[in-house]
Parts: sequence; structure tokens; C-alpha cells
Amino acid sequence: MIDRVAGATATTDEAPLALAQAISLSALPTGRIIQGDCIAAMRALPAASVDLIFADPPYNLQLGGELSRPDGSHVDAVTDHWDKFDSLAAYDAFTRAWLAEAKRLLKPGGAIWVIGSYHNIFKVGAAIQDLGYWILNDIVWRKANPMPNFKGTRFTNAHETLIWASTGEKAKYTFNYRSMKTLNDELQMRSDWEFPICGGAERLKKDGHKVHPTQKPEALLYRILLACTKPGDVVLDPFFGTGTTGAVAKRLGRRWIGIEREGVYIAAAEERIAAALPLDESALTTMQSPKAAPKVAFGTLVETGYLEPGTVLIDARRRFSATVRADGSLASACGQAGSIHKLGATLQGAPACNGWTFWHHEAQGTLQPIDTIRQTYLLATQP
Amino acid sequence: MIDRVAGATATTDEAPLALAQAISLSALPTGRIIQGDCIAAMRALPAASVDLIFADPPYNLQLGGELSRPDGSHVDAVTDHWDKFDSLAAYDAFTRAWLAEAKRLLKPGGAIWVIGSYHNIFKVGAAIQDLGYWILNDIVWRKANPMPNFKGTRFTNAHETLIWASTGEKAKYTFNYRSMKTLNDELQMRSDWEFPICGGAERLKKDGHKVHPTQKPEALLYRILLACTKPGDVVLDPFFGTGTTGAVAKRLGRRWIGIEREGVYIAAAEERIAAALPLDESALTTMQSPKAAPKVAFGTLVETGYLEPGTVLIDARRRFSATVRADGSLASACGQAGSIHKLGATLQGAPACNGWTFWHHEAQGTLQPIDTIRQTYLLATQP
DNA sequence: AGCGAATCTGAATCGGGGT
DNA sequence: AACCCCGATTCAGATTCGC
Repeated sequence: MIDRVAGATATTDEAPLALAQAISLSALPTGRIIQGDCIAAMRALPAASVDLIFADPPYNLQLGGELSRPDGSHVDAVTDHWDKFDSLAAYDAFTRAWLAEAKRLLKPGGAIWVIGSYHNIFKVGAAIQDLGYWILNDIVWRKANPMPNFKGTRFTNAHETLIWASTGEKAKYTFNYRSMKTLNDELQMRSDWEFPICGGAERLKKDGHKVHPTQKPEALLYRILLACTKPGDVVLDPFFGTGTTGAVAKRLGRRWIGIEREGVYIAAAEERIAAALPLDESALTTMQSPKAAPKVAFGTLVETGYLEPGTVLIDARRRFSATVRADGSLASACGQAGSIHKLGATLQGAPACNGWTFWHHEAQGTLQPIDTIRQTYLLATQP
Repeated sequence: MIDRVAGATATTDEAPLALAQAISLSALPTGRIIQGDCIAAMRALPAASVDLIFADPPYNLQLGGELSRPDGSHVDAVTDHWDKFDSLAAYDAFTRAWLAEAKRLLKPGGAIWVIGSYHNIFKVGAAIQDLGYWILNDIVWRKANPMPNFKGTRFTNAHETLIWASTGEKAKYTFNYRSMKTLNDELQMRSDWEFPICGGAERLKKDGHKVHPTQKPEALLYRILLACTKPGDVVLDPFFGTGTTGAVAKRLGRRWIGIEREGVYIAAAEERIAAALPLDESALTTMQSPKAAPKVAFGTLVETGYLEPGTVLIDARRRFSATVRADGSLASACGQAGSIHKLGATLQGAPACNGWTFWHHEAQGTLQPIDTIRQTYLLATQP
């Protein structure tokens, strides 16, 4: 077991504490992973003793059969027993039970973060409101590299949702506004965050297989703890898994408590946290996500009215022409159709073509490449 | 009142309809705004008569006092009476009531879209699941230019959430996959969409003041209707406001029905929709999935001489080869035989295989998938 | 060693029509 | 209702392989 300085030792020298609070702090098993059911484990902890709770509960995915990629390979889905519930109602009851225990553990000025997907997040959010928490923001984690929708049946599921809530409508809470603004190049931090999914060296593996099917990226926890806790605060994670919350808390000098049922995850988490190093300056700078050049799809110009469906485009030498259609595809007179790039390539018999510079439109008597419209759009919408 | 061709007039010349369906269509007030309470108005409409519902219900914002910008100017917040509910429970009851009526109106293959913010979307999503809808995606509208958080107390609220759901777990639904992929420069459309908020010339104003506090951008509706409806489909908006749904539906050649209580909004919507110009037929034609193309059996290519019996096919990596037989089956050297799909799967030991892209033939010194022969056949035989 | 090609993988409610 | 067959369908990033 890992053990960091217990709360009592660190605080008894300071300002006097109420007896109950002193007992609470002395009993608080920070720097430890408690093995067992999260509701039972939370019941054993003292009330009003935790500053922040981060929870990544089971999503209750309810997947159908097997799924294969177009190349025939098999998709390794989340089929673990801990994600199985008998019914929507059973999941709902479980959700309300652990959220109620969590509320009891939070100090009056504490707060909770919960992450989920559309499978469960609406149930979670509704329960949070019903239990008297006060939602402060919902945050969208935009995945830089999500798994595609292999069957072409829906939109690519490219994000997850987090809810940040205080203990009540009038409750205080911690929000390090300046830290967030600094982290975001002196612009207010928005409610949509982009991070890659957890992979590479950060992804815990054993015998070549991932230890946990849903390990979260440390960057996500880093931003949350930096935004909503102070050094020394106690962070509880009731679904600890492989300990991302503990590792990041240690790096940032926050105390932590983990609750986890599965021994395999606990073993991996302990090893991982033991190896975690306190933050140095360079780690902070790597957190600053480089601002990617904004991409604009041709279809966006059609949707937003910068270019009307029905507009006729021609190439610079006026050899080919095509009409813009409602979905951002182009149709030529000879019946061929495709994206600006594909149709340009087809008509020229070329393997590829940059449609942005190939296609032009008539404007003030001159031919303008459609790329100028994209520049206009970017100027109008970028801060 | 605006009125487009009613369903009955347009369909009586065609194939006979069941009586109930004929009544439904004749009674359907498409191209109209019904004034009144949305639940009462929906009750008066026939069951299973609508292809898509788009709903932008009151968000139940629960704002505190007045809000000022750092420069002292006043923020014009949503304080309208229609956004006031007595309690969370009252809002919940209202949400479940209109969502239940909406479900009754949807055809079995229909779908619903609802937009909201963290104030209400969790209640809405939980109700959608409880009522037996099946969530297909949650979509994040990332605002390119959101209002900043003036007090510096939270993250900038820079997105809203939409839920897309079918009428049940096993229900069919419309999703124009190819159109979405084309619209997004040949990449799958993701669940996070970026649009500017509604402003400029698009924003309806009267005497210098915005007519509606939460007018949605047409680009948002454009993408939804393009993705989830076909031309001629009936789209219902039970919280019509200033008619963004109607204006975009008219442009895209979809029929529409609006329900709205406030006369001021109705007047603005009617004027706006009357001015909207429908796209012409050629612009409305969109990219189709191969699914929608006429099917060609492999045997047809053999019968019609596009491929000679006895031709040897091989896979791209030249690991397997097989001979085309007179009945359109393939036979491998090791004695196995079957359809192009089945033999491909058997030889690879895979559960399934698309023979059209797996098998190749030698042409002009290069390997060509046999799908190119099918394309040649289609070009030659389709009008 | 270094570069380009090929391979692998990630919280996924992932098909439709005929017999 | 269950089974069978046809055949449509993937993006970004990390890692490994091959030259």
C-alpha cells in the first residue's frame, strides 16, 4: 500500500479544529486505495471530509453482438461484468445511491465531477439535479482520435461529457480562473476541451493487453484538478480503476483516496502511482495544447450560406464546370459527382486534386478560387 | 398563413392508401403554423404522421439577478415568461408530457432531435430514455463565438447539446451517411459540430431589438435535415419560435409543421418563410450510398460477357486465386467453391468478406478489383 | 540508424432483405 | 421469429516491420 502524510499529522499544528472535524481528518485514509464496493466504502468514510470527487462510473453500454472493422478485424469492446446492469431502473438506482453517498462526503465548499457518454450521462445529470447538487458547467471532451463508426450508421461518437457540480445552489466552490486562462493562452477556458484518447506510453499494459478498457488520459484529470482544487486538498475517486486520478493528484501535490473493487486494477494503480513524479515546470508546458490550424470543410461554406447550392464553379482554364449541391458535393454536366477534390481529380484524369485551388467562381467579373471564400469564412468566425 | 401543397392533394393520384393513412395525410396541416400550446396542438394531430421532430424547448434557465459586462453594460438575458417553471418537478412533468405526445406523432421509422443546455438536457435525455426512445447520438454544437463568462467564475459556456433518438431500440431511421461524409470533406461526420451563433443578417430584428432571444442558426437545422430526412418528408417543430426549422425545410424541399404560442414570433416566422427560396432540383440531389444503387449480382457480369468463365481472380496480396465458373461461382485450386463473398471469407478464415473488393483481376498489367467491372456495367446499363 | 510502409487499436447501445 | 446470405463500412496515432 502507498501512504502519504495523513491529514491529522499535517493539520494539528495549525488553527484549532472542531472535534468532529479533527476526528474526520485523522480517520481519513489519504494516499490509499480502499478495496471494495464503492457505496459501502464511502459509507465508512466521515461526512464533510473531501474537497473534490472525480467519478468515472460504469456507462452501462448495452452493446449488441460482435463488431468488426471493414478490414474484418475484431473490435475489442467493453464487455466487463462491472458494466452490466439488469435494467435501466437498476442502473438508475445504483447511480442515485452512490451520488447520495458522495454528497455526504463532500465538504460544504466541495464539488463533484462525473464523466459519461450518452448511454448514461443523462441519467447521471438528472440524478445530480434531483439530489440537490448545483450544476456549474457541463464539459465536452472532444477526442482527437476517436474510434470511427465502422458501419456508417450514425455520426462518429467523438466526445464524452463531464458534469461539474457544487453541493448546492448557494454553495461556494473552488475555481482557479487565472490558472485556466493561463493554460489557454490568455483566453477564458471554454467548456469544450480537446485531448487525444489515452494511448502510447501512458496506456497501462500487461502481456501486451490493456489493463483497463477505459483508462482516461492524465491530461483530463490534470485540467480538472488544476481548475478545482488547491494544493493539499483531498480528492476522492470512487471508481479508481488504474488510478489516473491518484497519479495526477500526486503530481500536483493533492491528497487522494481511491476506491476500487478489482484487485488487478488496484495492483496496477499502486505500481503506477509509486512511479509518478511530482510536477516540474516542463510538464506544465507540455499541457498547453498547440492550437491546430482550424479546418474548414467545403460543406461548411454551403451550410453557413457563404456559398449557395446551385452555384456554378469552373476551373481556371474554363475547361470544366460543376454545380454545387446541397450536401457540398459537386455535379458536372456529364453526370459525374463527388467532393470538390474527387470530382476535380476525376475530370482531369488525375489521381488527386486540391479542389480549393482548382475550382473557381465568378466574382466581380473575375475568377476567384473558392479558397478565398474559405479565408473569408475563417476571418469572420475566428477570434 | 403560409400554405404549401397539402399531402392529400399530392398523393391521391398515386397508389391507393389505407383509409387511416389517407385521413392522416389529408388532415396534416403542412406548411402551416398552428398557434397554441404545443401539447394540445400535438394531441390534435394524427398518430404516426411525421418523419422528423425538431424541438428547441424552454431551457428553464433559473437565472439569478441582473448580469452586467465588465464595462458596465447590461446583458440581455432570457427572462421571458415561457422559460419560467415553478420547480424542477414541474419542468420534468412538462418535458415528459410533450415528449410522449411527440412519440405518438412519429412514424415507426421517424426520429426526434432535441436541443438544450446543461440546465435542461439531462432531464430531457433521461425522459427520452424512460419513454422508450433509443438514443442514436448526442451531438455537441460548439459555438465559434460564445458569450464569455463575465464574472470569471466558471468555464465559458461554449456549447449546447443535441440528442438524436429513434422511436425504439429496433426501429429504423433515416441517416444520409454519404451526404454527411461529403459535407465533411470525405471524412465521417463527427458528433461535435462547430457553427457561429445566429447573428448578422440572419438574426431577425424589429426596431433594433432581436425578435427572439434564442434564435438558432440555420446551418444547424440544415445539417440535421440533410442528415435525417428525405425530400418531401414531414418535419414538425413544436417550439417553432421564429421558424428556423420552417425556413430551412422550405429551402431543402421538405414539408413542415410549426407549433407556437406567441403571436409576435408567428408573424416574424411567416414573413421569414415566405421570403425563403427553395433550392432547385439539381442542387438538392445529394451523394447516395452504394446501398441505394441498383444491385448487380456477380453472375450477371458473367452472363452478359463482362467477365468470361475461366477468368482467374486473385486477391490484392496474391495469396489466393480462384477461377470464375459459368454459374458465377468461384472455385479455388484446393477444391473449395462458392460465391465471391463466401469463398473469400472461407479462404481467409474470416466471418465475412466483401468479394467485390477482395477479388482482383489482371488488367493492363495492374490488379483491378472486380468492383470496377461492376461500375463499368452500371455506367453502360443505367439511364 | 533512419525513413516509409504496414499493422494495430480505441467506452460502440453499428444492416437489411428474403426464406 | 430465426436463420441465411449479400455486401457495405474506418480515422488518427502509436507501434512494428522492412529496406
